Amino acid sequence: MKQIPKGKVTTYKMIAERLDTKAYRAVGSVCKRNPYAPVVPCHRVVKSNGEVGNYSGSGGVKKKISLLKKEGITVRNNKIVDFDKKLFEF
DNA sequence: CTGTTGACTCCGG
DNA sequence: ACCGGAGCCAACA
Repeated sequence: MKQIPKGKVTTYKMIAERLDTKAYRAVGSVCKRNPYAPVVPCHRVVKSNGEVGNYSGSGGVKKKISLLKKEGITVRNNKIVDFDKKLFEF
């Protein structure tokens, strides 16, 4: 996740595949309770269908969206605009 | 050690 | 578009 550049996002699916596993859930699960909270941009990780997904920070999903927007990503209805273009490929 | 639970995804109805 | 079930793995009680 640390390689995700500002203004881009990735999906739980990709991360799982990159890890050579199908534990998509575990990825999000670990992210949620990740001890690297400040050093890892978990808010740049979204669902594979382009939805923002969830967030456990203060403000919840709303906060996540504002963070993404602040980094140049447009979100509408919990969906990433131009998802395919903002998507970061490993 | 044995359940649950959950920032997920895929497939069928 | 919406719902249910299966698959997978880590954290937690």
